[in-house]
Amino acid sequence: MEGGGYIEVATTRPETMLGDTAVAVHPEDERYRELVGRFALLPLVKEERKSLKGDRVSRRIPIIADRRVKKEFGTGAVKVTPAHDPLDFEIGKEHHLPFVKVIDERGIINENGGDFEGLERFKAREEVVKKLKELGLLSKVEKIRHSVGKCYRCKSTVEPLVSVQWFFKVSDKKIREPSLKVVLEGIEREEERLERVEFIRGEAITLRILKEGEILLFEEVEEIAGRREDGTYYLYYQGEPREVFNEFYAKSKVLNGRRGNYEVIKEGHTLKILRDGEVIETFSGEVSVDVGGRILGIRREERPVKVKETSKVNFIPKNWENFYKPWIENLKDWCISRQIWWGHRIPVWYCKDCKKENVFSDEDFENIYDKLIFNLIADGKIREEFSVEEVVKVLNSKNFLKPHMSNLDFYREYVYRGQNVGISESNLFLYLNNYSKNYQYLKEKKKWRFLLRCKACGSTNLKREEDVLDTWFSSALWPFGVFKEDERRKLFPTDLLITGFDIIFFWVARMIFTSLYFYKVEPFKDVYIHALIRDEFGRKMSKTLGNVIDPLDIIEKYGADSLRFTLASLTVQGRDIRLSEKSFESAKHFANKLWNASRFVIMNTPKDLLSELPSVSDLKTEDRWIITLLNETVREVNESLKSYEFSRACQKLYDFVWNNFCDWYIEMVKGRVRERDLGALYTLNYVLDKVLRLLHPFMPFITEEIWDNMPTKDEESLALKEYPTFIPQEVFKEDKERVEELKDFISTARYLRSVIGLKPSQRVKLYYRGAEKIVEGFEETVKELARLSELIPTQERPKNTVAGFGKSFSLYLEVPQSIDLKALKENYKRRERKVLEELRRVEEKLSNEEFLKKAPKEVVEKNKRIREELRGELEKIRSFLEVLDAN
RNA sequence: AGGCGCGUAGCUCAGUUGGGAGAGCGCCGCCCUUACAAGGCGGAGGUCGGGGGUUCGAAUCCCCCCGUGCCUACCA
Repeated sequence: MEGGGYIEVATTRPETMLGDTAVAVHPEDERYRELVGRFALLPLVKEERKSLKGDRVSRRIPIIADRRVKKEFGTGAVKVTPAHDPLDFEIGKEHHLPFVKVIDERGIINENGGDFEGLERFKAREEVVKKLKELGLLSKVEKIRHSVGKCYRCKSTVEPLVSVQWFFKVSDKKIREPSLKVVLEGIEREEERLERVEFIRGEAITLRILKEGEILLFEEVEEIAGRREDGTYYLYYQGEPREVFNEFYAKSKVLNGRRGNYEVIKEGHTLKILRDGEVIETFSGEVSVDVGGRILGIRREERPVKVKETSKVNFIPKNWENFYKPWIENLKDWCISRQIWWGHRIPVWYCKDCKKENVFSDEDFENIYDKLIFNLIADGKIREEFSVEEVVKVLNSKNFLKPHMSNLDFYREYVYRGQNVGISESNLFLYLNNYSKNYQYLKEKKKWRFLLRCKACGSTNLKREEDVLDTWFSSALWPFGVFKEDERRKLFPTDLLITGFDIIFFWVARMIFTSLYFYKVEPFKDVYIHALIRDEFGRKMSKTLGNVIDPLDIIEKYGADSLRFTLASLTVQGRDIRLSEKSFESAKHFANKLWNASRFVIMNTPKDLLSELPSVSDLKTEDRWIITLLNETVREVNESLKSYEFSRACQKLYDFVWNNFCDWYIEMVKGRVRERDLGALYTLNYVLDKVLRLLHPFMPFITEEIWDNMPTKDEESLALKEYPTFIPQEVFKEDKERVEELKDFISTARYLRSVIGLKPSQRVKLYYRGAEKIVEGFEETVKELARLSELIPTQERPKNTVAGFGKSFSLYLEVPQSIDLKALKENYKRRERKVLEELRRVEEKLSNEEFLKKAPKEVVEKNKRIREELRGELEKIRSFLEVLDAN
């Protein structure tokens, strides 16, 4: 200490003491309170060191107080090296300490290190300790464990040191606030747009409005329909409304008898009726407008519309907002300098004479040639010294962003729109030679040099900044580089960005704030954060660990479709995927199942099926059942995809194809197929066709291959076919219920077979009671699927039979010879126990006054129904057990 | 240390406004029934991590604990 005494500090990096410019203590630390404001004399260093700014720095350094110092750590006093430690850097800035750099970029002590100059940093550490010991200034050496930043490539310890870098000032409110708002609540904006409307006159235009499955209106008209850019349709009626409006007349008092120009606009599920441009009626339901037949004419109109839109970025899953939010809230200025050899160079030139930093852009030049050449240099496409041939060659070569055009075309189209940019060797040569003072010809090299002039002193003695831009900064510039203004208006904001969570900071956030700042719109509406794929033990896949699954190996073993389907079905929002090779097995089996089912359909379908298509009336109950289930699957898959629930979509498709289409429908119609029943063949093809379309995004190859063999296919690829959507007319509730009952009946019969140990080849008689309606018309199907010799209605249990029960029926299966019924008895006892348990729970519920009072009516009713079912079942089981016991 | 998740059948996981516990694989029994043995039919298996609370009612909502994973910060 100045004036005698010592202050003791602890450090893990003794060599940095050469750059210390203060000692810090906690403001409330009693031990050091007296010392704050006094000065210490730093040992080992020269009397004068040099700060970054070039000032002289004495070895007389202040004792300062700072809250960031922890009293209980070390000695409670910490040496401050602002130039070589991140926290010290912060403290140094706050207390206006000088920054003394003692280690250079090569890791060697510089001239500030005095006697230690020229030593490598680790060697210097040893030497410093040795010297301190010699001087008696070393109190003690302790082992301490702490983490140190390492280079991810060469593993050498990272040296923290200050240097001059370029920053992008994003800590500003103008950037931070909108970036938060756009994600958390959305930002209102108003836009004026020219809406282009097409009016189409067609031969046959069908207008259909359905509400809850009921047809409100179905008309075929010959009128003018219109289609907007966004794909919504218009019907347009000029003058007096025609017959087609009779329906509306009845429903709408407003419309009644009024003349005017009527328009019908379909927007999703709503249909608007406009008179003279004003909405007078809105219908909602499944609306479809189809232009069929020949189009007789198209007229186009443009009308200005003011559109109020909300800029909103949705993270999917939503939780990631919480990841984004704190980062934006603590946004620090973004260091965009990178000291690497590739990347966009920073467009800054330093004047060697007056030291000014010059930022140039092509706007600094008036002539188009100057602008072009400047851009080529700034982009690194040509060097600062260049030949005319090089320029022309570059301008004529393919553009990176738009490979179908040359660089010159790109400049013409995207950068200097409307300007006549013609360039050739001769006119460029003429220009450089005669018309500009901005170029210097270097005779011996036969090259030109563009003379950039310092904006302060006019000197041409400039040196370009060596640093390049952070790649993420370049990425953030993407929307500003690839769109022409009219393209941008159409394509921006984009719908969806898919990326990993670790990219939220790197790119997502940065694209959001640059877009909001420069374009006032969000860059994308949805950000889907995909799952990370881990190994079967939950570890990240890494090459060093050797737990990486190579997709190419998987494709080799299981097929590309299995890989794709598996990944999709394991993708549950917000959850990482644990992937082991086993996972692919099931998808492979599914693909195989689909293949075989398709084989069955295709080999049984006559080539000319299309020419004799049946009408809906030719379809049977089971056809309408499977079509209903298909339709429900279509709805669920669409909903799932819309909300990015890929796993659910896969599950629904898997279940439908395997458990309903293959295991039940195909089995049911095999008899009809043998007889070339058109309804069955049609349904098989209809369902398979839809299934292929539905599955195509998940299993593109196999579906395309099967599609190619379908009789219904045409020249177009399956990939281009319309994706199925829910069709409300194709819901057949009664047929669905009937077949579900039938399935229950057959399953019960099968269960009885299995329980008495019948082999599939053994056909026996089945008696039934209370199932006349279920069986009616399905006798052959039941006999086939339950492997029966006869199917006989009865009122009582015949001898030598075992009984089974459904919700509304009893079955009695013939027992061919003396079979041990022990297993059966055990099964029924187990079922009795289960039913009793369930019954107990339901009865408990139903005897609870509060439940009856407060629960919704449907729930109470449902529980009553369940109770009745269970009671019935219990009764049947018990009576059957009695019979068995008697035997 | 703080934040965010996750603990459901032997294993991997679904379960979307709280209302009779599900899938795949594995396991057990029977079967080559002409789309498919990479298959068919049937079956077993779960106090939904533990405790408390809200509610007529909790796998589901709230609190605490245990286990586990990730992210961020700190480490003189």
